[in-house]
Amino acid sequence: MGSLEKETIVRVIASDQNWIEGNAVQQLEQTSKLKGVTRAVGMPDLHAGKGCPIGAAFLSRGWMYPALVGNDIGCGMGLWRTELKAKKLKLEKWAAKLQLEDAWEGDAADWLACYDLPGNLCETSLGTIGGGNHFAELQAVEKIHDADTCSALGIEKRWLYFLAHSGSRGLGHEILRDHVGRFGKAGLLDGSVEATAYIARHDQAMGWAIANRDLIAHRFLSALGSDGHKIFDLAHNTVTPRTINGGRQWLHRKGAAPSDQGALVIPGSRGTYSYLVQPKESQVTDQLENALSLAHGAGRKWVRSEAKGRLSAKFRPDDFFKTDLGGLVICENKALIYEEAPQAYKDIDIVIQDMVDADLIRVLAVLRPVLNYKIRRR
DNA sequence: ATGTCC
Repeated sequence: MGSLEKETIVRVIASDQNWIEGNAVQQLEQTSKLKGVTRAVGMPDLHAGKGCPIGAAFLSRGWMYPALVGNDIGCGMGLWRTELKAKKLKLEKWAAKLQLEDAWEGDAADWLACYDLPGNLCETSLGTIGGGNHFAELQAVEKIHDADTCSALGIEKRWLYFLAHSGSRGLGHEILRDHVGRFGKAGLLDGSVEATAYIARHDQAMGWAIANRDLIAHRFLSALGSDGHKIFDLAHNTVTPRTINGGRQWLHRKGAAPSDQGALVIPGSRGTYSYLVQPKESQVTDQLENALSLAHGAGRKWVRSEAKGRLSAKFRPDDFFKTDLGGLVICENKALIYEEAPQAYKDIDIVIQDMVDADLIRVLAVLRPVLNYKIRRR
């Protein structure tokens, strides 16, 4: 007693239905012990990362931790309404027109200038999706639960929607590498020159990631002779300042979507439904129980290195090019096709239900992936 | 996650 430090609050938002590996919870607890951390919250998609778990949010006072954000600073999801009609699916024809690995033919410097970013900032990667769990996807509206809110957002059954999941590519990677090279996993003292310098680069990577998702949408949709209207763009790998009980804290999100920035899509795997959800207003002011954050997806069930071994005896790569929901998958990479198989992910329905039960969200609409683009071999 | 690591 007599200490100003209060006990760190560690919480995992998950029901008994939701399997969460012990290692991920251990990582959450370990991370919560970092100096200054006041709250560590595991989302229902919590899974193990390297040191820091993915699907988690951390609040800290006095110290800020770039390593908790990871290398893909600004990674997030954007949703666009397209001009493609849901009843006129031309999946094979569209698929043949898509190639997003090559550098964009347009003027990247001009594009970056629109976001007040230097023209030579990682410009050759601008407009490319990247690897891992990143994707570009066309989605149909399967079911609308809240017609008024959906209507206000521009969500209608007649249109297809475009979902981009990508980040800051080599830029964020370089920023983390520079930080780790100088400070390792150590935090930076709030207000220090080093912290301020990191945040400046972090914010630039955030802007770059938004510019990147915008360009991905532009490239993808213009290849299909369409255009898009952006509905939202939200990052799930970030560190941002918050005023909490009159004091400043740093909110680190590592694979955690914001619950304080309006409606968002929480996607399942390429073979399952995605959910358009509205964060409940109450939880924004309600004692930060969820660290102002939500699950950013279904969460991995198997680590990448396990996926092929578990699936290759039963499935050929070709078996994955059409999903159980009738969606077309473009993934011309043998490792990735297994790593991103729906079987490698947890049940998105349980992840969503856990957040509904925790009174964090309500479901506005259910979306169905019809065309999932990962990588096209050149 | 990464114009990937030698």
